[in-house]
Amino acid sequence: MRTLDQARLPQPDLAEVEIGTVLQALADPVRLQIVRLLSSQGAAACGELDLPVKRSTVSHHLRTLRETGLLETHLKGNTRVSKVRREELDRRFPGLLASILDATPAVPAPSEEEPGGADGER
Amino acid sequence: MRTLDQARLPQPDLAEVEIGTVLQALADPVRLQIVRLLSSQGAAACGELDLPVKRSTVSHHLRTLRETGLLETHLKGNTRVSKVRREELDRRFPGLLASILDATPAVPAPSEEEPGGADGER
DNA sequence: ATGCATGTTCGATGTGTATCGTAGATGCCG
DNA sequence: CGGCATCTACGATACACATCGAACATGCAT
Repeated sequence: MRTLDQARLPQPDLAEVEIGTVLQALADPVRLQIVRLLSSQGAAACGELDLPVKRSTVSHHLRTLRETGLLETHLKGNTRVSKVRREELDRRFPGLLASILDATPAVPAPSEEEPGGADGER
Repeated sequence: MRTLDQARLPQPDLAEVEIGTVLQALADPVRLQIVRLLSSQGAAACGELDLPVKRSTVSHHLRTLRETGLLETHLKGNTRVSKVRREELDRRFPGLLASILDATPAVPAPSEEEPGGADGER
């Protein structure tokens, strides 16, 4: 029976998760990047994530994200495959993930000098 | 001449604000509560906010929220009236504030005991 | 002017947590 | 059956920051 298709690590019911907890989880730059990567890649193992921190730190963040309810992780042989719980999250917090992932990067900063077309503007 | 209707404290252009910065600002429980209060009350002075921290701490959080771009504050006599930059925020991060403010509180937690109404017991 | 209220600023303190290195557990492959 | 890879667990460290109290600035009323 499918009780052990692939063991899934323990994760909270999203009904019990506060929005503040989610915001706190996503407030960390590395964790936000992880969610971005997994959202575009669909799923990935810990080692496949290209991040500016050491492996043990990535593992720590993956655990945090899972315990917060943002990720689900199954065991596959010796690797843990994680992915975003997108559908459940969309039900619990409609529009939240979309608005965050769709956010455009900030524009540099106007540099408080003369705004006159020093740049390529024409 | 409305050049000085009421002096407005310096605030960033939202175009320069990263989503990560906003998430970090909203990750603090007190700041999230402030945004909630201001969103429902429309605007309020520092002292009018009912919060579980001291006045100087509230002031600190209001400054953080303003410098992050979430609030605008104008001077009115001796008081500072703050409010959420709702329209600008909705343009910069469509749906973000709505999804956060609309989030429902978490349900308690199933308490891994027998679910039968034993909780009323004494 | 004097006093009072409102807010901010500053320094100090404590706590939380992001990060790392190392060691250990587990599965795969030849 | 070794040996290697992947990943987690643990302890240590460092830094960020939430919080407070006290001192100061400012405006208003009497």
